[in-house]
Amino acid sequence: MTASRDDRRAPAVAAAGHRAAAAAVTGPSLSVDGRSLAASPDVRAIPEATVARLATYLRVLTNGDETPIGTVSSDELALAAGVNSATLRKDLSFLGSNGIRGVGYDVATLVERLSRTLGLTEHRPVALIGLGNLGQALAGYGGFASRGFRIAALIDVDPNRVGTVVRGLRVRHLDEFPAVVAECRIAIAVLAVPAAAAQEVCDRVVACGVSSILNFAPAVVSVPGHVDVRKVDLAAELQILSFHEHRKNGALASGMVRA
Amino acid sequence: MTASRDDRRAPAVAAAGHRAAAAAVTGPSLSVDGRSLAASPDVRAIPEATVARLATYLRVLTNGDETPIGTVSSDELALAAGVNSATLRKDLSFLGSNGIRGVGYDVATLVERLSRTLGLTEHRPVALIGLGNLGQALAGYGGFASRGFRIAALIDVDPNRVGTVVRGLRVRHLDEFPAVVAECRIAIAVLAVPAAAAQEVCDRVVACGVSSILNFAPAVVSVPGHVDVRKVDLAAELQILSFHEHRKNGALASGMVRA
DNA sequence: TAGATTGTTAATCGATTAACAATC
DNA sequence: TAGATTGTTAATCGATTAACAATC
Repeated sequence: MTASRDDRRAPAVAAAGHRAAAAAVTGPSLSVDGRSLAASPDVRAIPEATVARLATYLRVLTNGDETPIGTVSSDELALAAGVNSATLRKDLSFLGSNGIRGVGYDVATLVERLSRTLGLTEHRPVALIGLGNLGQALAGYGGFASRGFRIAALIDVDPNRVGTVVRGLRVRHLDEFPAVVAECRIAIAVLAVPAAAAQEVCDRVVACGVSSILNFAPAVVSVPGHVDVRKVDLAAELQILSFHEHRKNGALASGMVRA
Repeated sequence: MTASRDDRRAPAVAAAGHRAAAAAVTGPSLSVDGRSLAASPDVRAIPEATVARLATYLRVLTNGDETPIGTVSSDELALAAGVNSATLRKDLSFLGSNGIRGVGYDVATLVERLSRTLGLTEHRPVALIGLGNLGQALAGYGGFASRGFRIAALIDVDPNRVGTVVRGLRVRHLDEFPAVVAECRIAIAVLAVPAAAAQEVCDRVVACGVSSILNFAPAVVSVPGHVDVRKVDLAAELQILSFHEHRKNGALASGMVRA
């Protein structure tokens, strides 16, 4: 029961990197690429829980077949997003907010504002690393392109996979990753590799300059402080549901059915 | 911008169902299946954040090739799990805890305790609904079996898929789901269907008695209060990373490189 | 104006963690 | 005993939400 430790690294606890980074960034409002400040709201002070919901609001506003015109009230949008309407209004207020009292929010403006805040004004190139079972599915997942991402590179180390073409992209070896990052301007990588390989692959990916990682491997990975890691642990999700099933059944068995 | 509403249903906000249910369950400690109370700790008061971490602790303790014998200190396990050691000790104390001061936790006892708390003492049968791109991958995902779950049924509605055999299981039609739930004793379903179908499929699944759902469809689903829904939104995960990338680059551009 | 809805305040709640007494 | 480590307390922090003044 030991784990290698390295002073340059911090365990990738959810959002730990964000907090540290957020605390380090201070000063006046930003001007990015010369864009007007009105359209580029100050992005520093947004809570982590709010950021996650912004993605939901954007999805709800753009998913529907309904034309994205007209206005929406906080009650309507909150209901559709499954959150409290006060939470929604507070979330949007972090964007500098542009609702109109008595009327609601202009949908087109809101979509633009949300997209810009989430950094989705152009499609972000993403590298997918590991083309096993799950990786192959992610390579073909249609839900990325419509929401701001382009899978720009496929990477593996298995000689049986490297060189094959998956979904129109040639699978390249991890050894080529430094070149791939430069070519495709990769900043985000999706890790779908075996748990045992996760830390090593992660190290190599970070060494190439990638600073955001979505990790599907059921393993804790350590990364330097400037790197963000988000983790999706599918079995853990089921275990959490299992816990609640267990609790429901336990309460049932002792109090309501038997005994 | 409207959403259908139903008095029997509540929006499936994360853990909303849990809180309501937890408040409803009161009374003395439980006795389940006649097992001793010492081995079946009171499971009611465990915070949601703790439950999620219990799954991580269990994975860290059982994943390694290291023999699961001996003891582990809170510092060691916390480091391996990427959490603060005080958090870990507090989490374990909710299980009635059995650490030994000056020594640590007996690994075998802890694994047993965690498994039992999460309801994983026997493999839970899970139904996988939707065998598109992602569903096929989940059907073959090796990470479920080793962590307490068995994919016991595959369901779809596409005539081209129904009747085919995937990973040794015959794909059955959603119309057969009531029978499948009874046969396989399904309590947990994984939804990997298109967003547009999510609510309807969810309704039918809940009507068959399933009370826990892991939803991969990028859609908010409404369920009755006794049903737990957890959501995995892959594109949203990337959007959250994108937000932080955007912020990092913005700060870099204005303060450190240009200007 | 009257009705509607935002943006914000303040109270509450839940989660995190440093510190340390208890105790092996 | 001395050293080590747990279990718990209490302070802090972040997130949620009811309520309502502001204002369209």
